Amino acid sequence: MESQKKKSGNKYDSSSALLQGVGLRPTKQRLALAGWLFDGCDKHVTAEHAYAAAAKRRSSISLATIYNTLNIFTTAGLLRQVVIDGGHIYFDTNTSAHHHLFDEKKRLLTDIPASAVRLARLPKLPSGTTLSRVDVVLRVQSRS
Amino acid sequence: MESQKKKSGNKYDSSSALLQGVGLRPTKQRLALAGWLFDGCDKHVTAEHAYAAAAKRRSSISLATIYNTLNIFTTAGLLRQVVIDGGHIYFDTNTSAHHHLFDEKKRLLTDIPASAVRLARLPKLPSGTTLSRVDVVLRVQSRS
DNA sequence: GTGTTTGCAAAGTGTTTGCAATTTA
DNA sequence: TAAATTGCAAACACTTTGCAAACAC
Repeated sequence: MESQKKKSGNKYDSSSALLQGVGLRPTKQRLALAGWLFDGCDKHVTAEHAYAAAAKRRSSISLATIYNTLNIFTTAGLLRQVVIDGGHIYFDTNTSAHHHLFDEKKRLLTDIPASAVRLARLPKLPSGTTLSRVDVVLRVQSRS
Repeated sequence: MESQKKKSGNKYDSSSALLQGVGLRPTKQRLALAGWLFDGCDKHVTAEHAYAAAAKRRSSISLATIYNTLNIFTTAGLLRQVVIDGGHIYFDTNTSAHHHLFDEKKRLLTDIPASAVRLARLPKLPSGTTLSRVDVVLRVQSRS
């Protein structure tokens, strides 16, 4: 069994291309994380989630590297940070404009497409400022 | 019916009444904090802000008590927590429905009246959940 | 080879907690 | 007096950082 097929479009190749596309070296740890994060399903992950996922996939990555990598991916524009509560930083694999729904009981964060919310009126901004973005968070309580 | 018997209505008295109204003992530390927090101007404070403000007003309160008290006030409904970034918990003296504007450069949080934002459409919620609230945060960048 | 990345442990930040002393009702 | 509150320091959870070894180009 000599080699990985060089079939184009497999996850390994596309992660590698993704990383190189933003100027990051495709190291083993980054490829493992990217392969999991960018598998086509939008995710909201904390460092602990990513750490656990890496461990489960038998590619153990130190927690420090997880943090570093998530931050590097964010700076590179591959992830976006979502602040929901004080305790954790969530990283969202969906970097396009959209909103969030947060289940306060289950602590579960899900996406809301931008089109599902219409902001019909916004206040004028203080002078000297430009709008960076508008975050809408629907907080829900799930009945137990 | 009882009417306002004392016209004095000074800050100390009203803070005391405020605390007793929600079943909290009006201790020196709580009165000092409440007198500053509920002076009529809406505020967004962190524990450090409150600590510094207390020190400046010569009523030194330990940081642990500041944290405890802010949390107790929040539970009592006198304050509301606002999550803006991972690093700090902001407590808002305005507990009625409204939104926020956050200057990412100055790290300054200000209120937006609920009426200044119109949410013309919201998605339907997952079944088994009820809307607890909708938070809208306008993030702005101030030019330097 | 040379510069980058990793991983460990240590440090840092913001918040909470255990508990004796103090204060309130 | 009994119960609640305070303040210190220690504990805490999460995140970042310093640096030697490992790795990518």
